[in-house]
Amino acid sequence: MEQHIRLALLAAAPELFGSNITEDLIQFQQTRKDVEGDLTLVVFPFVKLLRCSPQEAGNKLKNWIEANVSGVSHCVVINGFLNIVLTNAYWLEQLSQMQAQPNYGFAAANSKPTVMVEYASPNTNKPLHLGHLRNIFLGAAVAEILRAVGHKVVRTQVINDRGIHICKSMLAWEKFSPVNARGERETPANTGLKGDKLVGKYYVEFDRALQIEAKAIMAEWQSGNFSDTPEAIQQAVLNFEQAKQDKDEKAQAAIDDKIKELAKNQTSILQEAKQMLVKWEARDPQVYLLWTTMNGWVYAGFDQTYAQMGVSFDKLYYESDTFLLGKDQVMEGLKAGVFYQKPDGSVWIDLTADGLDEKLVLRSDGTAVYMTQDIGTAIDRFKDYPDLHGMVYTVGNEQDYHFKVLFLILQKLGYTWANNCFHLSYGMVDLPSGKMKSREGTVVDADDLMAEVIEKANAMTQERGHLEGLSEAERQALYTQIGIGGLKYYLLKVDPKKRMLFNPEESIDLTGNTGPFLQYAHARISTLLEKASYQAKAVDLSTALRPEEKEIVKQLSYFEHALQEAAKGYSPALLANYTYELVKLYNTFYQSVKIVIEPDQEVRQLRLELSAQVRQTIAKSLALLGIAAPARM
RNA sequence: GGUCCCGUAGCUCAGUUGGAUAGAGCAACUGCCUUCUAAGCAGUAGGUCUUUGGUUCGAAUCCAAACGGGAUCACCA
Repeated sequence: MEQHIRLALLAAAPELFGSNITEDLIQFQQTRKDVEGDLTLVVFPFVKLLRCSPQEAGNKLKNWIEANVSGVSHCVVINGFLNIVLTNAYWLEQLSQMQAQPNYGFAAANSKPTVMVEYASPNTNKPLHLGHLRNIFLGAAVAEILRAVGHKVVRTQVINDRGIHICKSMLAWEKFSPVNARGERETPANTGLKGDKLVGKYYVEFDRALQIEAKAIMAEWQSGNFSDTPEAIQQAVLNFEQAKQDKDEKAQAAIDDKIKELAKNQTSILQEAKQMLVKWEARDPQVYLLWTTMNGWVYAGFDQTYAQMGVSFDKLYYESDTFLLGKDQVMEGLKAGVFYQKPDGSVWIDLTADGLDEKLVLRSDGTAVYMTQDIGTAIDRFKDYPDLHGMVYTVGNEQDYHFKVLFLILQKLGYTWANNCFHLSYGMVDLPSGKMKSREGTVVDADDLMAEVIEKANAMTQERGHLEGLSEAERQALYTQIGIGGLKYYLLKVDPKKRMLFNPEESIDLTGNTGPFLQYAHARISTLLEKASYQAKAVDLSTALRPEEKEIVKQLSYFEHALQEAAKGYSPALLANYTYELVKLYNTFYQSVKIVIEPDQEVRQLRLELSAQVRQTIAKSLALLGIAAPARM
């Protein structure tokens, strides 16, 4: 409709304003709730052109639009705003279009280019936590939203399965895992522990052993005993100690950290871990077997967690396969003059002209850094998917700078698709007690949290739900849908780029702006339609339409716009907020009028059609957000 | 210190091409189940949109500075 009026105004500009006008003068917005109107045209831009008061200009536009635009009932001019009231027939026509197209609001599948969406990307030495939940729910929802607007989507994750941190848990397991009567060390099978939890336990175990050993070394240094310490380190420690005098507390703390670092490096256990990494890189059979075994445990654990979360992937990338990639690209870029080499052999890129710093892309010993690998992986993905058009990286905002640099490098290497790469940057999830710190044990474990919200949903549903006739299995499934749905909504309703606070009590709330609120509306409409023995019927365009009914049609008709905005902004929150508004509107309607028990058959049918459309729209939105829409609860 | 992000009600958050009297939820208080699911609805109360200046018909929104919070600036990933 906006477009319709816009074009009409553009065409009629000479007649109306005495000259042609530019499109940006025509500004539409949603009409305020408390005034009459369905669509508002801002009059101010035309005031200068017409050289008259806003009121006169408004009246001129009002008269012209009322006389010349079909679908317009009448207009009201208030304070420089032209509020356009559309005809009931127009709105009923909208409703009938929704009825006719079950996919109303969605674009044709694969009508847009292929996009790869990366999310999750965990380490294999630790279980998933709350931060991963935001990452994964966000990435998965964005993937669905992009698909809904027509993109072909490849969902992927990079599994960080190599490096010194992985060797730490392997080593700790070898050293500290108790041996049972049958001579076996701990496994998920003989302990009943989830694989990722078991491996995570030994990662923590490693750190504990490291701390103890480092403390002992520092104590020796403190007492002046450097017998086992290389000369250079001894000197460094003494220098640092010297520098500590007459400095502020912050500097002292920094120096203490440095000494601690040196001590850790001196520990035998870290040395062993490093040796293990060297062996791994040399494909030592024993180390490799241990690595594949323990990673296998972790993957089994992750699969369980992903299943509970209701997310999946189309393609997996393993860092152990990709970490060598990128070196060739760097060498080629070096030849092309994009990079330069320092005398020690390290390769750099100078981005100072772009307002950034110099950045290392290859170590002096020729090994790859994170950036090298990301360059290689990106290029590789475009080889894997020849029709790939762009990528979305769902990664926390602490890596904003990294991705800025990565995309710039890819651009400079001549890859035009670098312009279609987007870092979906999201803010940290804070706890009421402050930041999550794995060191301090304040991390909220993903499995524990999901179990907790399901338990809560269980208790609340027993208390107030409508479960008659459901089997025990169906009930359990429902608790999961409600608990996980609530958690997803809680994490998705906030603008992704904003840092957010995770309040454990609010996250399992069922009232207000929550997942269960939307699910409840869906369930209530479902049973309502069932009770009414609802049969879809095309609406008659001459049916009477009351204001409260029109409001619902209007909000339903915004679905496509909300979806488009969510896709454009990579923000499921926009879709979540739209749906919340729709449900609130419908709930008000539901409480104020009769539907099933409405005696007038024509009115009853219209209200049932509206209810059916609202239900369908809720279901679509929830599906895009990855949230289940139960038929009863 | 450089760069980037953020600052809206007691709390958590909406408010997107600048637009009308800045909106929700939670918490508090008042009503509404003998009519379709009250996980709901109606209402009361709660604001110096961090501050100052600028741009203009008009600023929570754009610009600048200050203040406050966070991230980042590794031959870590």
